[in-house]
Amino acid sequence: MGKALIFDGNSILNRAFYGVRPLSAPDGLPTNALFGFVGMINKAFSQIGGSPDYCAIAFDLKEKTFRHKACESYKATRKPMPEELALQVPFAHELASALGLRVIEIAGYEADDILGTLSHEFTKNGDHTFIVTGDRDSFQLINESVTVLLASNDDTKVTTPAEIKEKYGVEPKKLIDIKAIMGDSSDNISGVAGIGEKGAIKLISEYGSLDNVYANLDKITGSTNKKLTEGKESAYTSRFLAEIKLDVPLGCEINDCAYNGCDILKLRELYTRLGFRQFLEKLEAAAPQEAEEEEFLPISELKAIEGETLYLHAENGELYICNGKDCFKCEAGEGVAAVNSAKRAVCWSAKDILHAAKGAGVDFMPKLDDISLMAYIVSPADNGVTFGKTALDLLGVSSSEVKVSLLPKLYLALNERLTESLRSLYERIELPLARVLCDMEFRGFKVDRQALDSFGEALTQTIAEEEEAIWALAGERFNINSTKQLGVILFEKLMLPHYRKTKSGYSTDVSVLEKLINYHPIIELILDYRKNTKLKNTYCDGLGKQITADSRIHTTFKQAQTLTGRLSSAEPNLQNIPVRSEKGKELRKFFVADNGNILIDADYSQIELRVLAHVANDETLINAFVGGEDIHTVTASQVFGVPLDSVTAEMRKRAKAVNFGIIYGIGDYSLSQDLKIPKKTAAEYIQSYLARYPGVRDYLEQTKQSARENGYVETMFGRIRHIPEISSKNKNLQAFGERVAMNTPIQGAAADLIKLAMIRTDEMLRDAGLKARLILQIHDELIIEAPTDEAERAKEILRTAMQGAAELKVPLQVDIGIGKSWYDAKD
DNA sequence: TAGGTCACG
DNA sequence: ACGTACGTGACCTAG
Repeated sequence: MGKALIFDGNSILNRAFYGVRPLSAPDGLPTNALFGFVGMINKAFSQIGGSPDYCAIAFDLKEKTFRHKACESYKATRKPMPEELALQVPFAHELASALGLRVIEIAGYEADDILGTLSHEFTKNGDHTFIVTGDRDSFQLINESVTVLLASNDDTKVTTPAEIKEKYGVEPKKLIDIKAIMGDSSDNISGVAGIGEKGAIKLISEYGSLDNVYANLDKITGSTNKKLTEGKESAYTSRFLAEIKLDVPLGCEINDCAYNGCDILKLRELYTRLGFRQFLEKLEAAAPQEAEEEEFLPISELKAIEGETLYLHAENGELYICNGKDCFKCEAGEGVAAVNSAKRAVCWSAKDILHAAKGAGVDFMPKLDDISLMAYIVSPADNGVTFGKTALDLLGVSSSEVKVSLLPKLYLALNERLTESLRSLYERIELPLARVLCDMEFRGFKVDRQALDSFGEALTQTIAEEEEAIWALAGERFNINSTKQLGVILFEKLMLPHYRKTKSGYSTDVSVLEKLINYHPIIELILDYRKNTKLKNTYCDGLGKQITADSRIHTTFKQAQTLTGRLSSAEPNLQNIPVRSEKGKELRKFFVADNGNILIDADYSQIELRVLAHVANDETLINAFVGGEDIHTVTASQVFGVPLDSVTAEMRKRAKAVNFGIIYGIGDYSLSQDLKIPKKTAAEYIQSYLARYPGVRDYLEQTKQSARENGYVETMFGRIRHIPEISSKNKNLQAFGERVAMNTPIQGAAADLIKLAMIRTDEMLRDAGLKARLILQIHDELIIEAPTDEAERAKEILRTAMQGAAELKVPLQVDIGIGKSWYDAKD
């Protein structure tokens, strides 16, 4: 036995309108009826105990009904709907639909008749019906399997057959006959003149029905007899008007009213539009519904339909297919025929599907759409876009794993959210990039395992010696890797000054240890020990574990991970291979080209400052780049007010730090720490910079302002990042939001540029018929592995693609090197 | 699992 | 008064 929950839309809307104090949306639209309306619906959902199986809401149409046609005076005295209420009606339809209710309106019938018919159908189907309404007219529908919830603003009263019997002394059905006699002034149903509710109840409880009252008229004496005799025609007309229909042509099956949960996306939009903050909060806090278990049919039952949209997911060598209705499961190679007859294949991750196809040695022909990338473009998430977060966010469904059955709804929701500009970003950058990344991951980067291992053995030796030396100086053996134990040794046993504390104790990071270097010889050893253990653990051992049978490392590029639009690399991370220290840089000698091949390494020079020059349209900065000047020297000359040829090495170094600071959203404290200069001096540098680069100054101000107004920032390519922090009451968070607002359009545009370059490079290499391919991206750097005889052509393609990624107001400079190893290829 | 640390752009 | 630059991922310890 299922549960059906059905509403009289006009009735509860009306009840809400007169019961809820005036409210309005941000744009002034009155919303009090809608507020009460949603409240009543929510209340009813919680009141029936558990989710309903069916849900519907009936509305009256303006047109006249069969009752008006039968009786001219019916509802003739009713006043027209107030303007403020009429304005809210369209939203009530939208809200109801977003809440998961089937909206039903039928010309010529009233909502009550629809509810009557529905409840009749549900009863026949063996379900229990709950009718939610604001008036008592539908009490006549009550029986063992139909309950009326009388909605008011503070309560919803459940009415059962027993209660009707107690109150009126008759079965609910007999209320029709009672109303026939007593009439209903609000609907202008006349009844029998002179007999009111009490008299009518008495007559019907005594004689059982209107027919029986008139059959036994001779037993009724006095004035009542006279009134009944005179009012007979009116009584029967009233009975006709009062009786709710149970056989309205609904135009839909009860299965069309199956409840499938609410549309979180639409609800959020509507609540925001209407200013329903309470409901919004509830919506976000609502316990998510658990995703249903999927049932899979064998692939043989999938009927291929030419040109349809299919939904795919590949995991652990299996392919899951959904045609919008049913789900199918097969080996990755099997479903290809069905998929290839489709016009479009929608998946969570196109890169995963392409990998699965490569693994099975097949090609998927249809256009692939990638929901994770659509979600990423719509709103990059902290710690990456995941299926779980997206399903929860858009559908209110909790599911930790990818479910192919949910893809159709997600696809629909995201298509609605992709504006023209976001769609262009998706189609021109992210989607084509997925194929390029798949190929890069598949190809991998060759690593000389033997050389890596022997480097590691040397480190092990050094580490062991340093460990002994540190313990000797400390006077005891302890775990040097434990910041807690190290803190005790340094700051309690050796009594060295502690500069900073962390949440859990003393800070022992490199900036603190460097300050202590002259206090005790143990410090230098610890610093070196840390460097060496880092190299050994993370790189020698960590990378070693990731070398596959082909002697290569296949990283995974995460394309929907960062908040700025950058890629990230994981398992292993090949975007943080050491380069800054000579010893660490040695590791790059083990990243090599395959036999007969060579590596081509190209990196953008000052890509972020060039982007800044472009978007800020700063004359001085643009001229510096156009003139091919050394940008840090120019900045030094500007900030310190000296001619270019008088800039010292120290001045250039400081100017470089200022340039970085500008990109990151500068603060005087951090700059002072970085340069080890007084905070006041750092502040002067910043002041001086902003005065010399007014374009940059204005751009940074405008960007912050726009972020405050819109709640997000965007790159020159239309990529957006939401920044809720900027309107926080917490000053620190707000300041963080401002820095993010300044940095993201720059870092993000640089990310967009190199993505464009990657797509173009891949395309040009293929068009040229070369075997050379991209194998790695490190934010502003691209690496190609090419057969030696293709090196020169591949190099020119790479340069052309990178420099031509976009037309900016400044040239894009690219530095390129070639070599047998990564170490050699990077000049 | 969180925090600290450190490798990269 | 208080924390302190943007974006990542991996490894270690400690609870």
